[in-house]
Amino acid sequence: MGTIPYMSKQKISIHEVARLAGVSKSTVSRVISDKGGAVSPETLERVQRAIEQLGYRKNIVAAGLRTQKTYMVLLMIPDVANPFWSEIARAVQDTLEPEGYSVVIGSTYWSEERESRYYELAQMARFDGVILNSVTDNIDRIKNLGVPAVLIGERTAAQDIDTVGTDTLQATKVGMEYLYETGHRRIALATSDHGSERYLSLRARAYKDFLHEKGISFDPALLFSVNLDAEGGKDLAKQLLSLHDWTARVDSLFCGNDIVAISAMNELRKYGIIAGIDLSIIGMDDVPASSQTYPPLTTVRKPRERIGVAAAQLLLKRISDPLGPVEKHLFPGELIVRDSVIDRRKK
Amino acid sequence: MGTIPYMSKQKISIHEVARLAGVSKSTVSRVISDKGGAVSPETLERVQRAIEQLGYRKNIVAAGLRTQKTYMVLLMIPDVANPFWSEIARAVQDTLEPEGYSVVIGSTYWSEERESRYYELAQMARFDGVILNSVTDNIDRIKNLGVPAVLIGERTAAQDIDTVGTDTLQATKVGMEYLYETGHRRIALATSDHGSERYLSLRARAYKDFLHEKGISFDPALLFSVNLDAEGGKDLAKQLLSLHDWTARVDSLFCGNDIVAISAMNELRKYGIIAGIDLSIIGMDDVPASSQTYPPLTTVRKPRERIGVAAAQLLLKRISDPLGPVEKHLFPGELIVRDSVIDRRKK
DNA sequence: AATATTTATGGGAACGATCCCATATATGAG
DNA sequence: CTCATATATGGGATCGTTCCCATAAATATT
Repeated sequence: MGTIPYMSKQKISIHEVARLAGVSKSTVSRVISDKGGAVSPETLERVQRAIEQLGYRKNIVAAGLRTQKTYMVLLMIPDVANPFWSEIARAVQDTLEPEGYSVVIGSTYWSEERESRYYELAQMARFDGVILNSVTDNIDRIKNLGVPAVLIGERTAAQDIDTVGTDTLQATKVGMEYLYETGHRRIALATSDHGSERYLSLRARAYKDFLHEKGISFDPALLFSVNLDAEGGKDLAKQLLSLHDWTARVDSLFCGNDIVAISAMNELRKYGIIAGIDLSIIGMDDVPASSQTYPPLTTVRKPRERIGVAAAQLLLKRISDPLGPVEKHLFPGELIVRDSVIDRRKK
Repeated sequence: MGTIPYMSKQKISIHEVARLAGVSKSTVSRVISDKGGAVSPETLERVQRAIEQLGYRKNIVAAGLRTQKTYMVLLMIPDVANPFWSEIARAVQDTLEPEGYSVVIGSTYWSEERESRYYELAQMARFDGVILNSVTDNIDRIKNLGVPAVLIGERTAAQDIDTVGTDTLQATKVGMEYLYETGHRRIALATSDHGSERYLSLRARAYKDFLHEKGISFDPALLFSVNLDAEGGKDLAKQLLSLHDWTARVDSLFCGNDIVAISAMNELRKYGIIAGIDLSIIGMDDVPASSQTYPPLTTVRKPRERIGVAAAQLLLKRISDPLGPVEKHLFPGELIVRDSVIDRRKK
């Protein structure tokens, strides 16, 4: 194979430019720094030509040392490879980059220890800001970072930190409402009461509230607790099938997320129960796979892009005004109608 | 809402630590810098206590100014929210972070202009290295970055740049081999001859080679050209159905990627043709959805993790030895057997 | 015991920009 | 024509580290 993979560029600084243009480095600085100062047209011209000629690039790391700005933002999320988070990452990047920021993404994999390492990094690398989804609710730690921070989630504990997230109560209600409208009255809910996903209890709450509102009596047997993964879906199918007289007791299944819904759908088919025909199933999230399943899954889409954009904008705001009032934004879920829910009104 | 979102930390530098410990900043530097120098045990102890007491964190940006290391790596990919790339991103991050590097991810969205902006950034932000998938084949530009670079892809033009990628020829062959083994002889191929996806022609080549090798005559009508997206899948289904006497002419369908395969599968079902029963379908990529379709899709998985890890390791190597020999790594695809291919030997 | 070597420490110059202040020139007011 | 003001430019300190060199003290060598 070849050699000398790339030329190790000799660095050219403001000094070389100044020398070539026959001015002082201060003048060059005035030209390249956006704030700028008074520079005569001829000098400007000369400096720009020198920059051009030498192929000079400003070293923003060095500049940042003086100005205390790094133009780097840390995005700390559970997993970049998880579509929910990668879409948020994309939205964050897309709104921050035009403002001149670069985004470092850190995946915590829901590990407290990894999260801790990123906090450490945030302090050493001196980011201009941090956008994060914290596993732990270590609000003090975030506040002590000494760096503007925006939380993604629905933390109620974090009173004095900017937050954006999904309005889970509303999103659940949207799904319930749709099932109700299409004629379902015996709605089962599959959710998790797992520790770290504490906010899911919000779903159960919204569920009960809705039933109450519609005058439907709450049947505790229809509240299934499963892990929110593919295994959980199979588990859910089994739990459902083993429920005494289930065909009479449930006409629809509201799943905590799409993964569970899809997996349950596939498992139930093995027993001849087809979603959208024999039983209605609705998911939550709208993962990319949901439009590709058979039948395509009706679900409530979480506003990923909006969350990402809002988080980024909020951070920008916070950076420019560190002492402004704290903001909290919750965005509604959006119903995506596909084919896994039966329209029982038709008859 | 509240106010004072976070305390704006007063910065403590090496100086404050030095003062408290009663030593010079040089000594403190010896303690905190990994290279270190000779420091007596008592002094070390005193300095460490001072660091602890003041909650001092080293500013790696400032340190980098002197050492010419930023511990930042740029990962330039088409789209973070695309599962193929986000998994590579994860692998890259997971191998680079333990070495102390942070990864900035840039999405080019296959746009030359955005790609160009990142090159610009790479020069200003002074990354220690760049891992990229280039839309353009602007090899000179990459070499002129003056920064170690590793390419992800199968560029043959880039002779003197480190490269890692999938062995498309082999991956295609693996899929063909499996279809052949399970008794298929009339294999159709759906691929794209689209410009930017030039490498796909490799698939057609591997396909023809394989047929030739097995003594099967090549039927040009069985080589379908479609876009590699969901629309392309529908298109493919239609093309297939309109092919004269197709049931006799094709027993299996090798799709250019999973999206096409899944979409074709769903479309064909509308006409009563079930994958895995009436027709064999095999995909390429193994996107997350593939395990959740009905039937689950048999496919050839591209070695995403291996690519990411290898790219990162190669970059590390290149950073520590800028003038070492150029390396090229192509990783094989892996057959993922699920249920969309019929075993025709059983009869 | 005198000299050579190692070990521990401090002082100051980098790194590459920005920014404050001083100075020189150009322009305007009276 | 003088004085005040605005405009253009340069010099040096600064941001927070590392690194080189000088010096002092401790230890080893002969």
